[in-house]
Amino acid sequence: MPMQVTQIDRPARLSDRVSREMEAWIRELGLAPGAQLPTEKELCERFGVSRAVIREAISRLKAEGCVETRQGLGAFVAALPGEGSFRLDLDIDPDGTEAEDVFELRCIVESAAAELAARRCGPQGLARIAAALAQMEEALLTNDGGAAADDAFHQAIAAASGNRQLERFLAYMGRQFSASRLPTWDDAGHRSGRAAQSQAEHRQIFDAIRRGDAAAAGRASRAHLEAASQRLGIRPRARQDHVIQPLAGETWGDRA
Amino acid sequence: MPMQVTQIDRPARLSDRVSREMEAWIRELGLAPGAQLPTEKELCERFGVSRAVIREAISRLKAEGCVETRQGLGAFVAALPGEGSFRLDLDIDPDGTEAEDVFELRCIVESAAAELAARRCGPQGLARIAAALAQMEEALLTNDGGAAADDAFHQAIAAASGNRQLERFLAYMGRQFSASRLPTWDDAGHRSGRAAQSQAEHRQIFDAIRRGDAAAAGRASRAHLEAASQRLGIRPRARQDHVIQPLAGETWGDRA
DNA sequence: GGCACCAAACTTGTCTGACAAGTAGACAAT
DNA sequence: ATTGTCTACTTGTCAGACAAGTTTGGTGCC
Repeated sequence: MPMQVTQIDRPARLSDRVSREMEAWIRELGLAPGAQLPTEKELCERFGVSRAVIREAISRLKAEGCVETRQGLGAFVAALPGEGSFRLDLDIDPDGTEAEDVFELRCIVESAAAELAARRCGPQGLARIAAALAQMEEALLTNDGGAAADDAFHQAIAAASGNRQLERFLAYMGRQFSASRLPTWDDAGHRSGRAAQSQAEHRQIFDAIRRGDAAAAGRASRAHLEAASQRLGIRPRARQDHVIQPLAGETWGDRA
Repeated sequence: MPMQVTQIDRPARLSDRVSREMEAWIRELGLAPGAQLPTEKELCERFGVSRAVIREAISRLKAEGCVETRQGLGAFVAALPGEGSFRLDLDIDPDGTEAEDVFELRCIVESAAAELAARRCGPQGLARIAAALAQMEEALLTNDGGAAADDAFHQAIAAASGNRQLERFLAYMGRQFSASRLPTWDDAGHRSGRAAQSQAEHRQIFDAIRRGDAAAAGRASRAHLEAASQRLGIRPRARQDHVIQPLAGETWGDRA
């Protein structure tokens, strides 16, 4: 009796139970990535449910990223459960470097987006950026709001990069930073001039993109994000602490 | 030049496309958590597919955690799509630009990692990179293997950047590309010289990092990835199709 | 009028059978 | 030996049906 799975009780959702059973089954058998799963028909018989349920269970495993299917071939183990998606470690912060790492990663991707936008954006993309910029100008005049427009500005630049994956990644990171734009655009931010300073940086980014000057757009974007990080109290990481290393095989080549 | 880019150019599955459409639809309409989605029958008509496809798409959104269903009631928005994690769209490929987008994103982050590594890596980090490089040299001599060392090389550079988030993100992307390094290091790759050419690029990256020349390291990394993408048959995205746009408020300013 | 009850009309969950599309392997023809 | 085809098997998609849960409205009774 290696594993009596047959016949599962009915109360909860059948497909959920089956998908959990299958996941545990994959893990317990230690199926390596690439291993083939039984066919849907066999799984139907093994679990005593219809093919629709099996397909829904497999669909869930696919969404979790630990199973891949190919028409005409079968279903295969893709990766260990939980490895399929990327999640930034924002919560755990043992020595305080996580936030700086996240910010640095964002700075890299966002400045690249600005460069690409300068190279590739068309009139409608530029218009969207300009609209967000105008909203922030208005917020500056009325001393009220502007955080949403700030979001829209960065999103518009990401979209103008023409790279949907890049856009999605920045949208994801932007959500993690949603709270960090508030200190710029709340009452204190307006009064202290943080909003005005931020907007000046935005104008530089926009202007570089409009001119199609990719290098300038990247520089302006980097400057903006570094200034923003300072406004937030995040120290930027050290930029230069490298010393030229000896050539291979002299002192450190023995250690893998 | 092998045009089949294993794993990336699979035909789009209907259910995947529908789930993406639905996710975008939820986001664009700004449906708040708790809002009810159309019934499955309505979605069938709207997307012109069968209920099985709709159910599979909803199942994926359920697994992603942004939709909940209750029997007899309907489907509801649970949270904003993609709030908790990031996943690259490798499967869906309607117009063939997804693979290029993913590659471009990777190129951006990886070349930045090389620059940072050049600035910040210490002796032990450099040793790890050198070890992977040496393994590939050996693979080149024996005409056997090298894919694992290739992985290790890029991972070591990512680690040497000193940014753990960046390292994790590249590790995640590396998993998505695991199959794409095979054509370089298999028998055909060794014979055709792809392996040797790739290794020459690796040496340039390593040398720039050792010298602490960040700009050169970034250039070499970019060149390596672009060459790799060409070896894989992925055309790089256009680098320059921008025309300088008029100033705001003239011709296109009316459209948001 | 107000209240308990029930039936009808939704919804999603599950089942069944069928066909289309893609793949690998056998097999015959060249 | 190579090529083309054919077959068996896989997943993908479709259609229709019934079961199970929820809401809604009516119906009869008080």
